[in-house]
Amino acid sequence: MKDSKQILLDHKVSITNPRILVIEALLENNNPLTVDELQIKLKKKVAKSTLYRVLNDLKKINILNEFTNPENATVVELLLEDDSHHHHLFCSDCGEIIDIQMGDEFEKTLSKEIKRIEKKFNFSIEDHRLELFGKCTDLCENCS
Amino acid sequence: MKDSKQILLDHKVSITNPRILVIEALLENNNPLTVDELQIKLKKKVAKSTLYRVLNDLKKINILNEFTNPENATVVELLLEDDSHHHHLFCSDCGEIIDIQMGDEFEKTLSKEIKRIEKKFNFSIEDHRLELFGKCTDLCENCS
DNA sequence: GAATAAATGAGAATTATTCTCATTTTTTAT
DNA sequence: ATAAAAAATGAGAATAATTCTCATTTATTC
Repeated sequence: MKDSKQILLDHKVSITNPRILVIEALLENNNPLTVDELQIKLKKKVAKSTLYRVLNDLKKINILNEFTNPENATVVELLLEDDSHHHHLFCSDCGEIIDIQMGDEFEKTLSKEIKRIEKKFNFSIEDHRLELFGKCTDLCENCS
Repeated sequence: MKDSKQILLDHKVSITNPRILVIEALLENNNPLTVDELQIKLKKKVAKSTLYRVLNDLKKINILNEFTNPENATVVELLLEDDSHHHHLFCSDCGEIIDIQMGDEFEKTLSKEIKRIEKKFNFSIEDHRLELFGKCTDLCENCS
């Protein structure tokens, strides 16, 4: 597992316990977590105000991705240099969020379309996000 | 322009002034609006609590699409039967949100990928959303 | 048109997030 | 390693977005 202290060092921000704990909680999970879930994992170890502050700190150094799940709850995940471009799959039964990679063909076709959209709307497009919604049919912990 | 009363009738819900006003405000715009923008358009005509209630009513009859902009503010748009499948383009300068249609080739390639993802994760995928982020280079009202 | 059912408005309650400020921890410079 | 300076933390207050409550108004049914 990546070293949380090193991550902070690399980004030239001070190394504090709450930051280490938040990063470790995020590293432990392969997939994104809602702020609530993160709060529960850190129960009693990091104050709520500190958690939000640390998340904002991580955003500022560009290692945190923040988005919302279909219920509009805030979801976060660490974005480390070696993470490659990925998208998200949401289960409406258990709420699980899974990182997915789309194949090259998809990303290539998307790039072409993006160029078309840029011309059509006179936009400069810098980023994109694809979200897939469905139900996991596995017997996961949360799904009955 | 579509008739707001007819829309309510078609969905068998009672026809009230606040509902008509909200639907008309949404119909007037071609593009999605944040709840704030909607609130301003309806200033003094619909109570805040009613606005939220009406939005929930419209969601219940499946004619409202709700999502968030990159600042995590809630955005809504009417989804009428004849609206075809579309995606969204966000300007980080002026906050404008534009409905976009992707070409057939894109949607076809995406379908193939979705089938692969379904197998890989044992998911049944019901819907998807693509969001493009950038800057409009037009001299729009909001962009200097 | 009267009786019933449903929706509204105003503001209170709730929830998520940010802010404040006294204290603690970390960093810097010696 | 230590003292001084700078930065971060915790606890709870403040703010903002959304939902809830309930007395009144509006819509629907018969």
